[in-house]
Amino acid sequence: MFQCVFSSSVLQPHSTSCLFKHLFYHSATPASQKQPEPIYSKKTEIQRQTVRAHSVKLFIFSALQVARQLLLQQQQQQQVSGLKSPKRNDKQPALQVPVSVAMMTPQVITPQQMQQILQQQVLSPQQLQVLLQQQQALMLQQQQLQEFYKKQQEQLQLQLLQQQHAGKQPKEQPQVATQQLAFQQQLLQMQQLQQQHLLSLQRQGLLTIQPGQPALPLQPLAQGMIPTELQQLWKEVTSAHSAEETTGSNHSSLDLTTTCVSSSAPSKTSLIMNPHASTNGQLSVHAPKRESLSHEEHPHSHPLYGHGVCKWPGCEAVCEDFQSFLKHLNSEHALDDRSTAQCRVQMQVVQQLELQLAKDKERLQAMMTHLHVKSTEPKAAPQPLNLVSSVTLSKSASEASPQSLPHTPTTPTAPITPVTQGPSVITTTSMHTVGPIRRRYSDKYNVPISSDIAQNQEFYKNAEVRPPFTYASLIRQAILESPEKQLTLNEIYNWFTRMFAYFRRNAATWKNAVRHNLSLHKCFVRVENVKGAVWTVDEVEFQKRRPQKISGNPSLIKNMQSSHAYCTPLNAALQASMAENSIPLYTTASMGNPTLGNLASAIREELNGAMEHTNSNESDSSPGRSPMQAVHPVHVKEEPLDPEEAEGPLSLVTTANHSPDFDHDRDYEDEPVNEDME
DNA sequence: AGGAAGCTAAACAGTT
DNA sequence: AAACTGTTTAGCTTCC
Repeated sequence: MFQCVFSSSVLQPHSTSCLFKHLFYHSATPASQKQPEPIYSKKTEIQRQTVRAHSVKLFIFSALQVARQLLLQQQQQQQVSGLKSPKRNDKQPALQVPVSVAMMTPQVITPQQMQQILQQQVLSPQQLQVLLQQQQALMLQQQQLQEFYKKQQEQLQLQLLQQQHAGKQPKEQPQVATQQLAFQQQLLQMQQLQQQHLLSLQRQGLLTIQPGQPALPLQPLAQGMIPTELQQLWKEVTSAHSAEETTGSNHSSLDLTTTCVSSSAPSKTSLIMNPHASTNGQLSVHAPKRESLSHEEHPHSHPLYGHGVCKWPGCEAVCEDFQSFLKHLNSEHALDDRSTAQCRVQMQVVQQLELQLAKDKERLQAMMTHLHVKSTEPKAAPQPLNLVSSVTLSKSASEASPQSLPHTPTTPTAPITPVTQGPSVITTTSMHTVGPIRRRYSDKYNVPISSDIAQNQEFYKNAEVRPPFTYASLIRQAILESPEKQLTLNEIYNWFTRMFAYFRRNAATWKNAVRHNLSLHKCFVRVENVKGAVWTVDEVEFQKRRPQKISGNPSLIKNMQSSHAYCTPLNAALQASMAENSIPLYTTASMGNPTLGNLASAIREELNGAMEHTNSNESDSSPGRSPMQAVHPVHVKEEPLDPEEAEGPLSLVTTANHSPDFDHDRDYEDEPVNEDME
């Protein structure tokens, strides 16, 4: 594809990257300058890029102008201060200049940056040559500037010394200092110019569509960018629109279809059409498909149209109705340079998110692999957390949890735990196993259900995650939370639906279960009232229920105790990781969805429970098992442990990576949420 | 292996 | 009559 046509070089690099390294070597070599002929050729249509290349040149040129001016000024200053012009040819000036200068090392385009440019930009050989030459000139001038600055500093130090020794020349120092300050500012200015120049180059790369070129090379550019930068790019692209619009809208080179197809993944093609990936920061893999389907089924719903506003990234044009939106879409977002560029940016946004996801997946996998070193479950391939979207909702999926993770008998099932198996596993192996979830937290163990619920309130409210507590425990909690410690059945219902998104579905099922539990358990006492009847809790009866013992091993217990120490850092690390990668989906602040906190809390309570039971039972066990086999501590409560609340079984199970789409085996009647909020 | 616990489903009756 | 409330039974799974 690419071929270096350097006279002294025979190279057929397999990639632009390879080519660039080769190229850069030549450009940095004086001998390369004697080669005015095209040094880079590509079998694509080049002329169409002329306009963009021209703007690149403009940027470089302006940078050059500034550099020349700076040099001129410095020379003038030099003459004033009676200094010689720096002519010394230092090979590594940066190493010898003062730190302050070294930190401002001029940002000559690095090979990596140039590589990006080459990947994004199809420059004509002449343009490329000019660019390289200009780049070299820039480097040279910056070198001279640095050296001059160094000289000035030396001069200053000399003068200072002279002053100290002789106390003379009291007026010269301020002058030199002022000059230095100005020079530093100039350096900074130049640096900014170069950054601008680089940004421009990047943007040019974004705006350039290269037909026939695989989309893969886009990744290196996107890799280093954070979503905010990509968002910024959106704005820039949008603002650059007016300038580019004059170039016309029928460029055959901008073949979006080709580009998308060349990305080789149909899903990607659909993904780039999903504006939400960038607008809300969520990576929703299924969304585009669904949206496109819904679009077909419901002609008035469009992924790019919502709330009367065009949701085309960076547009936000108000469209009163769907028809006007369609008009707007066809007129403003037709297949032209801008739209194509925006599509590409969107594609990069998605790619970036995917990259981040993959990155964190890998990290998580490594962590879990590390923590499950001794796991006996071979197929427990750790999967990333996807709590909101993949948490189980059906009993069948919930049932899959015990099979998916090797959990000890000491670990009651908790549906809210890291997913250890992908949906495919669930669908194939667990989908058809019907049965209820066993082993939930129960307040008979004094599990701090209240603290868990309180701590993860937002999570439970927003994520359709089944709370890891028994119905009895939840009912008791609901009643105890009430001011009068009594609730009507309907109020209990309301509490369930209010507190847990999970109970906003399948009302017939869980309401029946609630009634069943109220009637079945002696701990729930029905009290006749004037208006009807209310339910109260008989704590004595509640505590009577058979306690379940933990049969952990000493090492397990020991590790569990010590695990409190690493719960916090681990959780912090995870959160930091997610924040670092700017994945709002996982950050509490952005979503109000303390997913991690929830996870962590459940886990921590498992730890608490395990510790408590261990301390009281002195259970026997065999050594050699890490708590992490069953426990995934992520979070530690900030408040000190309450012995009464610290009791409780572990729940370490994972559950539930299950999407609602798998709920086809049951016909739930989804009742609307009873919004009888208090 | 058997019992306890828990969940779901369902039938049924009484009340609103 | 329908919906709601409350009780009871049955079947199932998991854990001890």
